Amino acid sequence: MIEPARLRRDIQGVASRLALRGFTLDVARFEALDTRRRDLQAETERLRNERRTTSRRIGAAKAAGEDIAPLVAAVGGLGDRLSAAARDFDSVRAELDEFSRSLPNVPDASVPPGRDESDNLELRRWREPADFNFTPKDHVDLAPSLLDLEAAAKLSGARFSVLRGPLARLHRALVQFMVDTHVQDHGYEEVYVPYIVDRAALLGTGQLPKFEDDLFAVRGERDQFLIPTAEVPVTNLVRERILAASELPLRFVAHTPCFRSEAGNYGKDTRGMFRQHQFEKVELVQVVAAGDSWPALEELTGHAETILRKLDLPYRAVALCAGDLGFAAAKTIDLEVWLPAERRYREISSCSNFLDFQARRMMARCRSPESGRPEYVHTLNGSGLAVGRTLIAIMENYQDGDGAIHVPDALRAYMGGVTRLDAAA
RNA sequence: GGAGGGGUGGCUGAGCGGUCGAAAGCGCUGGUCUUGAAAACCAGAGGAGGAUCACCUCCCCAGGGUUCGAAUCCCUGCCCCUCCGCCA
Repeated sequence: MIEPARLRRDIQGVASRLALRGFTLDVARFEALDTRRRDLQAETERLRNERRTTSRRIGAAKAAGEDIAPLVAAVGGLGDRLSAAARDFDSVRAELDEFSRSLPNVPDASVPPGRDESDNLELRRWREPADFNFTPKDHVDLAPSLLDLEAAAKLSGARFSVLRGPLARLHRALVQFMVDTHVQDHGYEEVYVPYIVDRAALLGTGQLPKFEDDLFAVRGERDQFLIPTAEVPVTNLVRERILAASELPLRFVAHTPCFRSEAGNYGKDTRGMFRQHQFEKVELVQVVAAGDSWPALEELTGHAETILRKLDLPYRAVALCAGDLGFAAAKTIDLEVWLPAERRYREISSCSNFLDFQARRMMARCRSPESGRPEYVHTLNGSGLAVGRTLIAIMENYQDGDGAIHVPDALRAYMGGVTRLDAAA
């Protein structure tokens, strides 16, 4: 959420910053709502004050044995006027709240301008893509016996996978390797969290109220959803908390499945397991003091990059342009892995600094050691990494042209001695 | 699923429908004392929103209701605990 005082102070400035990301802020609507809000709030509070003062006087008069009838008569229509004003105030406030919660975060000044993916700014590359002396296959053609998309389609429809034998194991090995690296080398605390969350959690991280169509709702009497990312349950661990400064930074790593309806992506990445309704991800989440989030973004991105480097996968880092930025992010650095069959880099991790945007929505604060007052924390997260996509990258980059896929050295310990997968049918 | 008991400030825990944002204890912060610490003593301190920055309003799980007035009474929901049943 954008700071309400900032909206009131500089709505035009915010509007022009949001325009960079292609968002049109309805300035007139905000100003009209806020004017109404101010008037109704003043009126409501004035009436409440009057009621309180009079009621206390009645109490005092009664205790003194005086006649309270005239006083009671004096507050006559007050109740009705108050409830009318309060009702209007509540509805305007709800409208304003919905409006504010629908505004995306303001892009940081360092975010490159641009409309879409093609305007993203490449920051660095690591390892040039290898030259194959044969035509590399994509992951679908590589492992027909181990990646069974038809079986998955029979069970659940499009955009699901069934992995078999050593490929399923490689998938699991990746999870263990990633989590272990982040815990042992990078100092994260591993957490296990629910995969079903309520509306409040999704409001906190920004998936709601705007993106309900992207989620799978759970049927039943409860209003719950499958998590689209571990970001939701993990970041919400600090919701409505006032942390001690000494507790920060918090660094969590969680492995969870993620569920996305992919509504609006019907024609996109339909082949293979690149874009799925269900996939595994190892997620890094940091909660830091307000001044520390920019270095933390660099650090967290580096932690995700470490996984790619240990797996010896060619990748590049790009800064998302304003138009490509996610709803809650002030800045995002994507890591894109090289896929030889596609001959291009594809997203495998997205590392974002949300500044206090999520913290405001969640009321996640920390007590300032200087002032002793609560102030909003900053939150960050990034994939470390998307497991299914990493599996694709290994399959495609580690193929040998004879129908085999070699196991990266870093994963050997997790593969029980298996060093190559015979993936052909 | 059935039966019962609870949800009050960082924690424990009081609170006749009427200055109750709320006693007390612990913990916390500052001070006195001390070489330093502890102890003792003194003092201080909740959160949110608004504002004409003097103040005002809201918050005792949440949402309704009764009342001139609700932490306190009534209803609903949520959560926690105990027992029984079932169960990965």
